[in-house]
Amino acid sequence: MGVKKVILVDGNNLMFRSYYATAYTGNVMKNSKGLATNALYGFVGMMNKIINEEKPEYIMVAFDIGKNFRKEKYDFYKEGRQATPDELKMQMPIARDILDAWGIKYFELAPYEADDIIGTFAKMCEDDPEYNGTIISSDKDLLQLLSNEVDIKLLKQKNEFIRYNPKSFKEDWGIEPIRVIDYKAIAGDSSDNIPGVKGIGDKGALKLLTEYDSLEDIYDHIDEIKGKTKEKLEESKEVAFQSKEIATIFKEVPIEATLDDCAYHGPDLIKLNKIYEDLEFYSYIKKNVMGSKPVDNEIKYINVKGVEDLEKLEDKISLYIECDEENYHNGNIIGIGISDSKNNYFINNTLIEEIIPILKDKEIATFDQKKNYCLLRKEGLEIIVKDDIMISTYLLNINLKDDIAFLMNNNGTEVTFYAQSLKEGFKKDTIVLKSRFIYDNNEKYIEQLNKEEMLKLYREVEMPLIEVLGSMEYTGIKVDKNILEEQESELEGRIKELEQEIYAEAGEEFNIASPKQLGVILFEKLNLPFAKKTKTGYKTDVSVLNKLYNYPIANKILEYRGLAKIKSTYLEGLANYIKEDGKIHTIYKQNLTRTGRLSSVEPNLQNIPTRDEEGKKIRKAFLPEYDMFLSSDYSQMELRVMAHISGDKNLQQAFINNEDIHTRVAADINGISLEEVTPYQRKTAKAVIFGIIYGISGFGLGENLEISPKEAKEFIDKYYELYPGVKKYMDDKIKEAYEVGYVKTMFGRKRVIEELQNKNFMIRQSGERIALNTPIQGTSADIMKIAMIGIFKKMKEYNLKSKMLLQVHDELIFDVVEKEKDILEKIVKDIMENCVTLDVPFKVSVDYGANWYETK
DNA sequence: CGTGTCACG
DNA sequence: ACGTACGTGACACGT
Repeated sequence: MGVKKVILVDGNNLMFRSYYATAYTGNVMKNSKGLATNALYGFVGMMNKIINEEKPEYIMVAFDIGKNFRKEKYDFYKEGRQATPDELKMQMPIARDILDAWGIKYFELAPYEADDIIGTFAKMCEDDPEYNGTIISSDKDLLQLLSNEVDIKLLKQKNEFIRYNPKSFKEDWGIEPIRVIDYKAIAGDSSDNIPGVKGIGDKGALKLLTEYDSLEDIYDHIDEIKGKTKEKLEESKEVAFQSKEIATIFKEVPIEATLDDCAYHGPDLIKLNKIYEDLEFYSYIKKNVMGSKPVDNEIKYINVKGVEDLEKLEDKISLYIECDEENYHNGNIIGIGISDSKNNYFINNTLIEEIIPILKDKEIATFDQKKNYCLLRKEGLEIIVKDDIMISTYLLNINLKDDIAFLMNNNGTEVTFYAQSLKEGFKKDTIVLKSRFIYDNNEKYIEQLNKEEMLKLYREVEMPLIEVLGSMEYTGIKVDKNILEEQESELEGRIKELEQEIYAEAGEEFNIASPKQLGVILFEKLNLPFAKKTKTGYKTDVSVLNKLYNYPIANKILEYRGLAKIKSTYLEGLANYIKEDGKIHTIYKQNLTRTGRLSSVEPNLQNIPTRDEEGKKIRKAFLPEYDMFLSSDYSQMELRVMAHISGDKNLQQAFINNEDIHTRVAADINGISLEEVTPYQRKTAKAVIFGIIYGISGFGLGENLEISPKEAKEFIDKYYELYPGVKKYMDDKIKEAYEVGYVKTMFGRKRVIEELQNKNFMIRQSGERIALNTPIQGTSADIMKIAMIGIFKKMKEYNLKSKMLLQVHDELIFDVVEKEKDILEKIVKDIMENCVTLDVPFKVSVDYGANWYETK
């Protein structure tokens, strides 16, 4: 045959799609000149994909432009649709430039839409036996163009798509492709404001079209149709035919081009990369120029051979240490970049011992001092730094990464990303460039902190915390591999047993860990009730399985899941992180969360099981190096913080009276005495309280408590009535957040909430919850950090050998030397309870154990 | 590499 | 009609 394939791309559709795919979050990607680039980024990605997957010899792209003949004729068409945002409009001409550089033909012609241009080319394919076409779009309207010569790749969410030809379309939809027009005429289309027949939707339209041929056919046989459907059809007859006219793609656009003109010969790479550079699409540049990578800016530096080369080094310097592993606990120093106002220096790892001591009295700015601390301590060295721009930029809401390359590239200094250096080798230039950047920008960040009133938080909390966390990480926690293995072999028997029992119930073997396979077994093969769909299949999570408690298979799956989780994530997972010293060294990310909490990775030691007995046993493998563990935790920390911040006197009084807060609230809500509160009432009250902290809705609480949303709402209202200060706080906080665009913690930590500016109601609502929760969660995090710094300092003063090991948000774990037990407990409890004074007291409970399981 | 699930505060 | 509580990280699956 030798048929030539033409790719017909709906350019408008791709641009809109990429724009809205990210714009709804309110955080549109921009280059350093402030130009929005998100639509283009997605568009280029998609075009790359098309070129790679379809390997087209012929390709064209269609756009909308100027007046629109449908709109001219029918006012209602696309009425009420939001005007194209300027941010998107500005990207449109650049898409054309990119296609030019790519050597891809594009077409646009008023008053036609991209659909009509595609339709015209599709018709050319039908008329010319030499060509076949493939349409690429997510617009279902285009399905009407399917023919023996033209198929379509209908884009779905993310990277998914469905390829339809007339046959597969008919199998799926039950109608001929051309009937998409009649379908639209009846069902309408809310996004284009095509009215259709009022009262008949998707399902109804398809049903009618399986019985009748077309819209015309339906009205010809209108007397055969019964009841409401007939009435609705009769009422909307005129609109239905207008809708049909609008939905029909026009295939005779007077385009003066042939299919042959769409031949694709590949891009002008120099031109294309120039555009990508302007847009700062570095990842695409790499993909297009074979074998080359972003060139780091040229930089001059002195390659230090000995101390004498550093004679002229000024007192104020910046310093960057490069490590040869992503996880610095496993890595070693490659080299150090140092800059002062005039010069840059590179110091090889062989010279570190000689050079580090002479930096003692320098005023140093760096990036990721915690990493430096750990890397240097391994060599028996240390540096004292004044500033860490990883931390300052975190507080300023401009950086959540621990690779400085993100910050640099976002600020117009092109530099290789760490992950890439890891693959391709580290270059001295790159390392020095980083120290240069730190020197050149540190002061600016400090000024900004000052302006935003976060300098105190930075100087007195975040900076001092670095050493505390570094020390905790470096010390590590001992974990007994044998205990983990023993527990694993105990579990294995039961897991195998459950596996077999589940297979027996299911009547076949399948992968229980695959939600997809499991969903099919439960809801198709066994036909169990309560099936709920996700995007890709059935939901099979706890809440669904719990509803199926009458079916043994569901209970077995629940047990299996629990055990499998313990085995893979914890027993096996943790064992992989035990180093030669018999310890696990986690990394606390200090610049990740938007609330000010820490996060723990590789491994995460902040989510070791504790709620279920079976999982909690894992904690038996965590052992002290000295004599015992001490755990100390704040009781109801966030709630106390809320009581303080909101100023609600009733809530505060309950804490001042040292009452069990959940029981108190349960008693008040139900109008009974403390003694009369049942466990269930207390549990409900607890859920309501948590819900309030999170900014809950009646629906959410209802789901959580498995009661009706209405009942849940009554609980919430009752709570607000009892604690009017809380209600007022929430209303005021939301109002304020809308006004200024951010919220702050008691200690000045600021979180900008872009969500509040979003046009999407759901996202704005989420922004409101963030505004309520962040000051509470964040203030608690601040207080914990302050306590940790205080305790660490006191322990140093007292020269204690005992060590602070872990932080789990409101809890600290210490490795305790027997004879230091009393003094340490006193220090810990005192500082945690008193480092910050609020209108309510803090209560800290402490406990001891020979392993982590035994504490608490 | 995204999705679903589940571990923690 | 929609979708539904804040903040995290890791694992297995499947494309």
